[in-house]
Amino acid sequence: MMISTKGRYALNILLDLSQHADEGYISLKKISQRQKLPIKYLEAIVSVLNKSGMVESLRGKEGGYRLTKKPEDYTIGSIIKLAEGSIAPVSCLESENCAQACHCLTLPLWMKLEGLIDAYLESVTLKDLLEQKIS
Amino acid sequence: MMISTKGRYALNILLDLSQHADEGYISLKKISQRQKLPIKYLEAIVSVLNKSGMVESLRGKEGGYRLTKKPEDYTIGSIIKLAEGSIAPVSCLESENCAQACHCLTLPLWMKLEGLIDAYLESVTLKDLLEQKIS
DNA sequence: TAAATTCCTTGTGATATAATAGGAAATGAA
DNA sequence: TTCATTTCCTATTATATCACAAGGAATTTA
Ligand code: FES
Ligand code: FES
Repeated sequence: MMISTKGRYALNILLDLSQHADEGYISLKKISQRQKLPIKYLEAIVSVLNKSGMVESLRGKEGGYRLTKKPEDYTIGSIIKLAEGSIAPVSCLESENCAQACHCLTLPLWMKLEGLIDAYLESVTLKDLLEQKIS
Repeated sequence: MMISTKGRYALNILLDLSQHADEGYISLKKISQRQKLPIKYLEAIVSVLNKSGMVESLRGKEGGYRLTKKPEDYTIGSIIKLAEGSIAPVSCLESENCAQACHCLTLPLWMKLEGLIDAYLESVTLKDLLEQKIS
């Protein structure tokens, strides 16, 4: 599995924030209820989104999160890469731990595969998902 | 990570068998030494390849494994799917455990992504890797 | 008969996933 | 000012998967 719940829930959070962008700050409690996802887990995930500047937060009563950009300015690729850490389909492509990388018959395959995945996920935005414009 | 060592080692085994196809049955010991991979782990992986008919085996002295088809008749997709169980980039696409699948904004995205990955991996064969014909 | 090999079941440590627990700090509303 | 709400932060836990290793039975050729 390349994309775990971290990436999927991150997308769910940002989609929910997009759909309620006119309501000011949205609390995780509401997102948790609407998306039926565990709030404590969402906390950890939204923390990464917040630190990277994808969302901004307000503490306290009536607090919550909101988008910092327009939905069309978030690529799915940037979201998944942030939440998951990487979209590499094999470990050879991330932590440079594969010793025989210099003379490996399969490395070009993995590189092209990752390029393919990256190009597609970078070509789709939150807005596309909201408008269901997938093929 | 979509493709673990299971899939990568399965590829390594079949590539090694391809490169030594003229030497009759090849033992895991030799493959293990050449590819520098743990033999006991290879045993488990080759067992799946054997049961599916991708390779055939001979027990006893001078025994080992050999390909049942020509390298150009093995797609990378078929190998990875067999060794890994699936190439689905998200769990929603395999065990039908995602309750909100019927009204999910992201499901079409995952389906198209899997289609993309599958199409590419099915378009490449062992022969292509041996001849380094990747882009 | 002996050495080599596949084949089969079982176990195991490490790591990643998917959370949960508990509370400190901040904020707006009453 | 007080209080309910919410983010924020640091653990802890439970489960599953990964990546093997162990031991031995069955098979085959030299
Ligand atoms: S570089 Fe990792 S298997 Fe080739
Ligand atoms: S179907 Fe699984 S997240 Fe949408």
